[in-house]
Amino acid sequence: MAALEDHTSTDAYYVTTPIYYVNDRPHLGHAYTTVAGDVLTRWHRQRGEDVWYLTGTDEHGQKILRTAEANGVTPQQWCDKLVEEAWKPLWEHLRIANDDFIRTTQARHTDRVQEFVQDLYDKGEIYQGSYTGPYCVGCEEYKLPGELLPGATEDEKLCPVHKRPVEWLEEENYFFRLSAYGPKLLEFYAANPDFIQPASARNEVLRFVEQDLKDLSISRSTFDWGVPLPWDDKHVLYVWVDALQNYITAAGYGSDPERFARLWPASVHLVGKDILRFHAVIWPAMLMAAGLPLPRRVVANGWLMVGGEKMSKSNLTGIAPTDLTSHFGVDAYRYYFLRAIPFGTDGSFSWEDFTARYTSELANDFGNLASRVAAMVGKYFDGALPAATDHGPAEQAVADALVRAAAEADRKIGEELDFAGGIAAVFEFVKLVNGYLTEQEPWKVAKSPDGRDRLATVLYTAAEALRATAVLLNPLMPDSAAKLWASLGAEPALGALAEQRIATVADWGRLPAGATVTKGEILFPRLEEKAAV
RNA sequence: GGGGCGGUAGCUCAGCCGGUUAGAGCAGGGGACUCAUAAUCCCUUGGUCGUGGGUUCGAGUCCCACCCGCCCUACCA
Repeated sequence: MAALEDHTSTDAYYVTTPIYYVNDRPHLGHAYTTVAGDVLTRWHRQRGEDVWYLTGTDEHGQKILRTAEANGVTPQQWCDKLVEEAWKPLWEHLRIANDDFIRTTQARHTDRVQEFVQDLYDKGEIYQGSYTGPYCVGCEEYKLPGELLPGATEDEKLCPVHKRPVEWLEEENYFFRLSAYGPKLLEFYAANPDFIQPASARNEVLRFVEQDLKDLSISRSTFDWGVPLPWDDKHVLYVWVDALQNYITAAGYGSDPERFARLWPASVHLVGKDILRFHAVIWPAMLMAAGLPLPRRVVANGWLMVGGEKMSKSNLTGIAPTDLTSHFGVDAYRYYFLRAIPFGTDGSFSWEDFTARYTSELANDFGNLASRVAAMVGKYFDGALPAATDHGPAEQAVADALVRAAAEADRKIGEELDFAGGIAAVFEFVKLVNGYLTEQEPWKVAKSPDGRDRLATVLYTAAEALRATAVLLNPLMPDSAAKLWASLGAEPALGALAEQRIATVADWGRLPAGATVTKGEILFPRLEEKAAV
C-alpha cells in the first residue's frame, strides 16, 4: 500500500536503525529491528541501488551515568566496553552489513550537534526558561501532571509507577519551541500520508499532535554526561535531542556536503513503537526548525512477545540472540522473526514455533528441495546440468510462477516492508517446485529408455528455479543462499551471488546447461532434540 | 486519567468500503510416491469470530458498553 519510492536516481537509499541505548547488552528486540533493516538494504543493493545502512549507539544520559557508576567505571569506559564486546560482535555474528556505525560520544557527532543546536539558538528556536513539575524521587524524573494519580489529600498526587507522593521541583532549563510546530507537522502528515507507518502508528501520532504540543525541555543541569550546550556549559543536552541527530551527523551534515546531499533525507527510519514519538514528532520539528528536509518514512515495528506473554525487560534479556543462533543457526534466526511476525504488529514467538517453522519450511520444503535436485542431477547426469530440450506447459507454469513470486517479493519486501508477505511469496514458489517434481516423477522417467530429454528438462527446470530462489533469498539468508549458489555451480557463468539483480532474477534460463551441480552440505540439517529452553 | 492498537480453528495469523455454506500455514487423521534431510505430493477432522446490547433484509465486518492483553503519556527495538 505504501509504495513511496520517490527518491531520484541521484539519491541513495538510506536506512537507519534506532540508535540503541547502550545501557545494557543487545537483546532480541534490537536484533529484530537491525535484521529487518539489513534485509531491506541488502534487497535494495540487489536492485542495484546506491544504498547506505546506518546503525549505532546512543551513549549519553543519566541512566548510563548511573549504570557506569554502579559498575565502578567512567561512562565512556562503560560504553566502550559494551560497544566493542557486545554490540558490534552481535551485528557481525548476525551478518549485519551496515555501512557505518555511529556512536554519539564520537567527536564527529558531538561537534556537529553543538553546531546544530547553536544554529537553532541563534534562530530563536531555543529559549531559556524554568521547568516546574512534579518529580518522583523513585523514578528520579519529572512526571506529567496528567499521568499522576490522586493521593490521600486534595493537593497530594501520586507517581503512577511508584504510587508515592511526588514533589514539586523547579529547574532552570532551555526549551525548544516545539509547540510552534504542531500545525506544520499536521500539514506535513496530511501531505505525506505514508510518512508514518503502519496506520496504527500514524493514528497514534496524529491524535497526539492534535492535542497541542508543549515546548520541549532540551537541557539538563543536574548531571554532566552529555553534550554541553555551546552557549552555556552548565547544561548538557537532553539525551534524545542529541541522539536523534546521529542520522544527519553520520550522513555528513556539516562535514561533507556532497555526501550529505546524496544521503539525506533518509529513505526509512526504522524504529520501535515505543520511540515513535521522538522520530515522528520531535525529530521532524527539529529538522523544520533547522531548515532541513524531513525523512521520507518512519516505520514502527511492533513488540516481540514470548510464548504469548509480554516480553518484559527481564525475560527479554533472559533469551539472548545467541541462545537461538547457536541452536538454529544465524540464517534461520534471520528468517524466523521476519517470516513469523508481521512487521509493524506485535507478534508472539516461541521455541516450539521456531522449531516447527525450521523443520517444515526451511528443512523440509526448501533445504530438501535443494538436496533432491542436486542428488538427481548427480545420479542421472553425473553432476553436469543438462539442457532443457523439451520445455512444455508444465515447465512454463514454473517459469510463470517465478515471475509472479519475484514481483510480489520485490513489492512487498522492497517497497512495503512486508517481510513476512515477501518471504511467503518466495516459499510458495518453493512449494510449487516441489509439487512440479512430484508430478513429473523424474525418477520414473529415468527408468524409461526414451525419457532422456524429458528427464533433462525436468531437472533443468528445477535447478533453474533454485537459481532464482538463491538470488531472492540472498538478502534474507546470505550464508544458505551462498551454499545453494555454489551447489548449483552458478558462479562461473553468472558471477557472484550478490551481483545478481532482482530485475532479471525471473528471466528464465539464466543458469547455463553444463553447470557443475554438486550436492553440497545440507542447507538446514534436522534439529537435535532439545529438552528444555 | 487521556490517547493508540489488538482479542477469529490446538498454535500463529488473513479476512478492504457489512452480503452466498468464515480462510491459510503448521499441528492432528487418511492416502500416494521413493529422487531427497523418514523429506515430498494429494485428501481431510477442527471455529457459538472476547462478552452483552443495538443498527440492518443481512454483521468477525458498523455503533454503544464492558472484560482481557499490549504500547505511548516527554531516558527500554
